[in-house]
Amino acid sequence: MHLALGSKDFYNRGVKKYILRNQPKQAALDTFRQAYQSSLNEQQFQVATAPDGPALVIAGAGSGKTRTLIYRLAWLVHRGVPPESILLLTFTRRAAHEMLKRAAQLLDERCQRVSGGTFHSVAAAILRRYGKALGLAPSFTILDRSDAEDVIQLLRGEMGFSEKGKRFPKKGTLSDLFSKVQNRLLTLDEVVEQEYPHFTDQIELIRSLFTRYQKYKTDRHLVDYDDLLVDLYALLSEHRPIRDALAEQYRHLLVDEYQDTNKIQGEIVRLLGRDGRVMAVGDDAQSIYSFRGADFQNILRFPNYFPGTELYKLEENYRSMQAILDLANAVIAESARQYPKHLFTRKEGGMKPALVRAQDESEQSRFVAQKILELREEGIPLSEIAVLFRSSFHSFDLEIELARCNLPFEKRGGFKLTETAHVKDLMSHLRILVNPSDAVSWNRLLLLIPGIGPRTGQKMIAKVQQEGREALRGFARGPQAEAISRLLDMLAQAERSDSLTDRIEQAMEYYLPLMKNKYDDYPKRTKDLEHLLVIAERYRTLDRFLSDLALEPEESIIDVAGADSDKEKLVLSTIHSAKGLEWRVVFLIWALDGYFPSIYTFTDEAELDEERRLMYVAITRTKEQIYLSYPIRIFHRTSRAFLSKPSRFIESVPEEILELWMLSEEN
DNA sequence: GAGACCGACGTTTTT
DNA sequence: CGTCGGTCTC
Repeated sequence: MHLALGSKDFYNRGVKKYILRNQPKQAALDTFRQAYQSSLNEQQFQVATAPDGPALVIAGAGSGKTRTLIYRLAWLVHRGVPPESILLLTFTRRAAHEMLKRAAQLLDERCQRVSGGTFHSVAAAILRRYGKALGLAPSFTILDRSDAEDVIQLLRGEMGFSEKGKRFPKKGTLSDLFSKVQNRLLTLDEVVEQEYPHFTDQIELIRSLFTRYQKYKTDRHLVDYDDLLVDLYALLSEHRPIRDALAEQYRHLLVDEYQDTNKIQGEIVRLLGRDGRVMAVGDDAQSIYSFRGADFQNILRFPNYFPGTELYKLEENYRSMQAILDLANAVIAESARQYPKHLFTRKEGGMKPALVRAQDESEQSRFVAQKILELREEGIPLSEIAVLFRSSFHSFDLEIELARCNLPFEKRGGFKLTETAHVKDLMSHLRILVNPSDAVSWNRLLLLIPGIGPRTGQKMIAKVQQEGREALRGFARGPQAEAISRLLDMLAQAERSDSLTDRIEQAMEYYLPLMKNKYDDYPKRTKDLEHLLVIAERYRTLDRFLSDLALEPEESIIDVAGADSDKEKLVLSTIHSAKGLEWRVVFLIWALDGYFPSIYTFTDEAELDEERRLMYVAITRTKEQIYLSYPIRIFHRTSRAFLSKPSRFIESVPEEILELWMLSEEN
């Protein structure tokens, strides 16, 4: 099979190279097998040493997917593939780092040279290098979600849409809509028709806003998350020499979490991996990102994109006790999965999962906190315990209770430090140093100055765009003139410094008085900014620092938080952020029908199915014990309904699998 | 034109 | 509870 596949593409590359690369394969395989066969099961070993042709690996939860990918990397490098020519695409950058590190430990340092990252970060890197072909300056600024919404809001106002009586979509809705157009490679008409039919009568206005939004970004070298992918796609599909150069550079593609790629990412893989040297790994049962355009049909379509695809399955679960798996299987059984697989474990028995009913939210929090204290007494470290939930705010009450019990925790998911107003304020001063035409940042920092509002701000930005920032000196009058002068002096000084931390300190010195003016809780916010300085110390250049913060807002922070405290911590996490992780004990709170699944998904079959998969992901994070809890008599204001039932995904699970617990207050 | 104030309103998950 | 949009005053 391998030869038949290979022969097709090696015409392009030359016979000599092909033979050279593959000649020592049998010998390599023998030594590799000897060294590592005992570390992998047969299925995993087959995947790790699979031939170069297209491969799709359906890896069940806890089946050692990451481990297998690490051995795959090690195998390729061991076999003599230059590490630089391997591209590893993962869901988070942390996942990529982790894998390369472990592969390096396994084999040798060469594995660290493998190229890896998220689709977005890889796209950013490629675009900085080749974006010129699309008219993109290498210093382009990456807009995060709220930056993008700021621009949309600005244009929305400019166009005079805020007329009375007419309902025009809000910035968040518009941003979602535009995002779907880009991610799913659909037309605006299609998206409006499918998802926002109530705005059909405004479609012309929406379209013109979309056009203006795109132009606004292009003119100012601004790139939003979707543009990163769309532009990379354009680069690959419209610029043949660049595509050839990249395909030559990245001869082997490894794509993790393939079920959560969206249409355009699928196309990028197809274009980059046109040789067919692509291995995609994923689990259709764990697809939980369709809200941002992920299409798990991608994983089903893979064999069509890449004729001759070998299908592998990893079905042995090494993570969970049988009792946990029974629950997971019961939950997912109702779902219409496309790749049938049979997950099994050899870890017999285990504690039966518990369904805990609490009288109200407060009792739920007290139950979780107390149980965690007990578990710690029993010798289970806090780092082996996690509390998971559907939405970030679900943990608010628990966070207070944990603080009361002196239980240290780390929260993942939800609001990020880099998304807070004061951090964005400070960053905007740095961003214009890299990209002087970054109007989003200019707008942000000018409006901080007392006496400068939206109108004056816009005029000033226009001035800067035409004549450069020094032109502002003559422009500002009265009390603003002094503030502008201080701003320009600070920027000039920062420009002269070559140390990143110096630059940030200068920006802080300028910004802190403004911040104190704006926020009453400035002491807390000052701490955040100092924390940012700590993060910055790991970076050499400003562009890299800004780019990373825009692409991975939370991780850069978690790393530092994890490094500076050796204290053991409990993890509180949204289920989305818990993907790929595992703990001995898991609490799933708010397993209340109406919260999880959310009441808003009740009417949509596909969304409901995604919620179910989300529940499956939560359960399969567990190694030994899981407690699902829900409070009763919760009043849902919008729908004016009382919620008292456990999640529909677990309600009909028999008592042999899921045990009901009643709480009785002893204290 | 800036900024304070008031009433209305509401899903959530992330690169 | 916090954000959004509109209105009012300086």
